[in-house]
Amino acid sequence: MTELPKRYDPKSVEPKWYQRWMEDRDFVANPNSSKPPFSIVMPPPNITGVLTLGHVLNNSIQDILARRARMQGFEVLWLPGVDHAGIGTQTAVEKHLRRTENKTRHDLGREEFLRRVLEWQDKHGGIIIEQLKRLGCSCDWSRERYTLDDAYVAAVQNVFVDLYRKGLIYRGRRMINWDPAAQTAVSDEEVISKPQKGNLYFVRYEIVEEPGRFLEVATTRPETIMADTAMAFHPGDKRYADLLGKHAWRPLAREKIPIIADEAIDPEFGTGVLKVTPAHDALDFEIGQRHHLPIVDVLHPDGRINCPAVPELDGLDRFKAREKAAELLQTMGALAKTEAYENNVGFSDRSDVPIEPRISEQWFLRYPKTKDALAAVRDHLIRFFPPHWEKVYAQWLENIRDWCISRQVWWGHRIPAWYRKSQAPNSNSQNDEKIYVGINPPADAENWTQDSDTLDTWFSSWLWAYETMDEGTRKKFYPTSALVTAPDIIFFWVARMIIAGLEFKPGKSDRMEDNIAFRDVYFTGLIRDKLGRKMSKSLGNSPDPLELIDKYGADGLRFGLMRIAPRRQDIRFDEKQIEEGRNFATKLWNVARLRQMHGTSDVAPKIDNQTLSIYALELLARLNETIDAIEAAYREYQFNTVAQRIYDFVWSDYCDWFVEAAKTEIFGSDEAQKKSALAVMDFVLSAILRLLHPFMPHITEELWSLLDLGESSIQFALPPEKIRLDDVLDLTGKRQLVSAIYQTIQAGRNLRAESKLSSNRKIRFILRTGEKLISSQIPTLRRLLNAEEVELDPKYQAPAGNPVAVTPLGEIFLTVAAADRAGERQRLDKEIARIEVEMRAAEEKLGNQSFVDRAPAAIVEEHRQRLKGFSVQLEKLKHAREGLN
RNA sequence: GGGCGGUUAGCUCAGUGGUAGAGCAUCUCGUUUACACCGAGAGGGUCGGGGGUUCGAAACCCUCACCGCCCACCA
Repeated sequence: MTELPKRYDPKSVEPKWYQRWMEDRDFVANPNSSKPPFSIVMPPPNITGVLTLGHVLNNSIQDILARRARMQGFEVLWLPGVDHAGIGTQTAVEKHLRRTENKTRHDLGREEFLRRVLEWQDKHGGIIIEQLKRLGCSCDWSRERYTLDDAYVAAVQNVFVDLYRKGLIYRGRRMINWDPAAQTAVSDEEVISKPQKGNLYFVRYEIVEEPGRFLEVATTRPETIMADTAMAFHPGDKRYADLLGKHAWRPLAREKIPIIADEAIDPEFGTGVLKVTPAHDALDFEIGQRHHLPIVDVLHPDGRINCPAVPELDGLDRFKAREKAAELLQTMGALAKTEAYENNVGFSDRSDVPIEPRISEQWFLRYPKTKDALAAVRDHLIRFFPPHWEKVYAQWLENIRDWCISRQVWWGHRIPAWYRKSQAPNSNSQNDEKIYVGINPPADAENWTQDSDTLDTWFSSWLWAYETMDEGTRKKFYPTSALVTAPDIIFFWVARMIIAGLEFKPGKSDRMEDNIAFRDVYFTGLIRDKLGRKMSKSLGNSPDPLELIDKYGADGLRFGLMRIAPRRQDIRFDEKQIEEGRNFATKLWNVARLRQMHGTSDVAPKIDNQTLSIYALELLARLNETIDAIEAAYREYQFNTVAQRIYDFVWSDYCDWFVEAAKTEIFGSDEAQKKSALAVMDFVLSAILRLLHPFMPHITEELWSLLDLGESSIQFALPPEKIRLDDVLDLTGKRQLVSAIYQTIQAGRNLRAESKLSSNRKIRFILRTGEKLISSQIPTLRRLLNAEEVELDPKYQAPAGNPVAVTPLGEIFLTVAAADRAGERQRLDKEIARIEVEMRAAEEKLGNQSFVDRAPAAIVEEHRQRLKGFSVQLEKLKHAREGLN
């Protein structure tokens, strides 16, 4: 046995153990094991990302599940990996290029640019993996995967080709969300609507057939007027009925446009007239389709106006052009008025610029298996924690629309489609003979051009649950046991992964439960700062987890975070909570030191129920309760409850009460008693370490090893089981006695403090009680009260002014010359008043016949007992009070 | 517009029908042979408002207010 250093030093202990675990290959999963499987796939962080608190929360939870399962005897696979993050990584490299070389990716060309991305990836990639190791994550690193691994790329392409052949992937010219900053299409899920302050412009369009008469329209986007190809009102709108079939003069790029009627127009909004701009608005596009309107596109891909017919606007940025267009309209007298207006505008999740609805030829996916995906969750083949996310999931699936999967980005999975060279890649034609889709290039490759686009990153991530595994691994570990992720990617990833599992899992069976990607999904909360703001780089309010690990240790960080791990949406982060985690580690360390100072621990301490002290029985009973509570909390993924229960048990039940009480025996001269107390300390400490190991892997392993509590690593020690106490004679009575003793101690300490006696002053207490069993407990009472003496005197006649408190054992007196009779009088009056209030409440309750008749008997009886107790206490206190007069 | 969460001590949050809790913060005392990253004690709450159900509501129902999130083609 090595002696424990005075202070726990996570900086040396944590890396030491992590290295050992890696060397021993403790995290490596064996698909041929006979143990039952437990598996988790890690949500892959971006390859060039750095660790955030969100990752810490997520991965700590996964590690807890993995480590607990290992202890329970499961063969555990926790499969880690990283994501190539198409748009994100490309944007970062482009930014870097612009800053350092003032070049765009087009200046370099595709090949050279991709080389630069690889360079960037080599430099910044994999940092996050090292950071996860510092957190203590027990992933099988030998299986680390990347969404651009050769095999993974092939799998993505296979799926694309397969879906194309099934007719579920198609190419089409449709309205999509265009990100003018990243210059790519994005999916509906990547558009975030935000309220935006702007203006509502009321523009007058002159009627061609009735010069001098105007049609007024309210618009937020006057810069798109040149793309208007009709004016529209609701068919039932009498105000404009006579204009149907006539024409209006478009004020910018002057042209005649038809006036039409369409159900989609809201007569209540603005003037009830809509300017129809099919090229730049989704609703207008639909109206245009219904009325066969031409489509006029007046925007460049980067968001500048493309309209030589109006030179004042041509080439201007869309927001500049908006102001300029309003000016132009003003000058020509076409602007009736301008109102300040706030509306919702779609922003790109990636670039944070307003999305431009745009017609574009893209690849789309019609989702397969949506009904099955819905059923899998509804019927709880897949369970969500907390369950209210089921509804969010269902709503998305019920309203699902085709997924735009092509991105005008170079970094990613290139679309395995080729176009015959005579065929312009972006033409309208959908003649299949001119498109070739396949894993390999067409035989006469020189006559074909490959599609220049790549696939949405999520189109590769949605295969993550099984394409990261080879066949043998899949056989053992798929479906995965649990998925831990943040709710903001429930659509991006979770839902799509469920669909992918149902549709393509290799070796799919007829039973849906074999194909689902995972059985349980635990959604974590979002970590916010103290003020409730989202953590963000721009706000600079996101603490660096590595700094927190340096300051508090990985275990401290993990435990602190898990204690506040939410069951609802948000967590407010406060470094104080991490500090508490660190303090808890220190507390644990110190109680272990205390134990170690009294000799070697026993690997299998013998607990003899018949000779245990009453304090030990109480502790063991509470350990049993704690184990039950923890089991129940794990079943519901309530990590905060697990952490809190362990915390309370260790700090309060074990350290503050049991260990302090047991010191009587530990420091005593009775060897048998001493041995018994130490055995209980060992037994419970061993249980504590095992309960805590999933949360605090390093310190528990260190103590396990230093105290020689087990033969091998704590990682594979069985979780503690409840100890049988049913053969203990009158356990309930003994526990009641302990409770009475503890209450008496608290009353005595209170007496001391209220009497303004300093904590360290040795004083005498007198206990007036009829309780026979108490005499043997006097040394313990003395220790816990820090008393010179605790005297037992069943017939004690208290002198006037003697401070007294009523306890379940009787009364406890402080034998000090009553320096302050007035203060004592005041104290007693307060106490008497309090009890009188409670007594009246109890009396009232019992006087209520309905209560007595209808409440459960046990509760009524409890009230009776309380009332009885109060009257006894009151009598004694009043007696004491009289002595002070 | 629809949906989902939330509102409990100064702060962060537990608590789903039976005497309102924890940690932090505050105040008092303390170098009591594990721990000042500690120990002991104390103060502090008409559980967002209003109605209802019930013998009994922080909890269940209705309603209102405010905060947050998600979804939605009112230009």
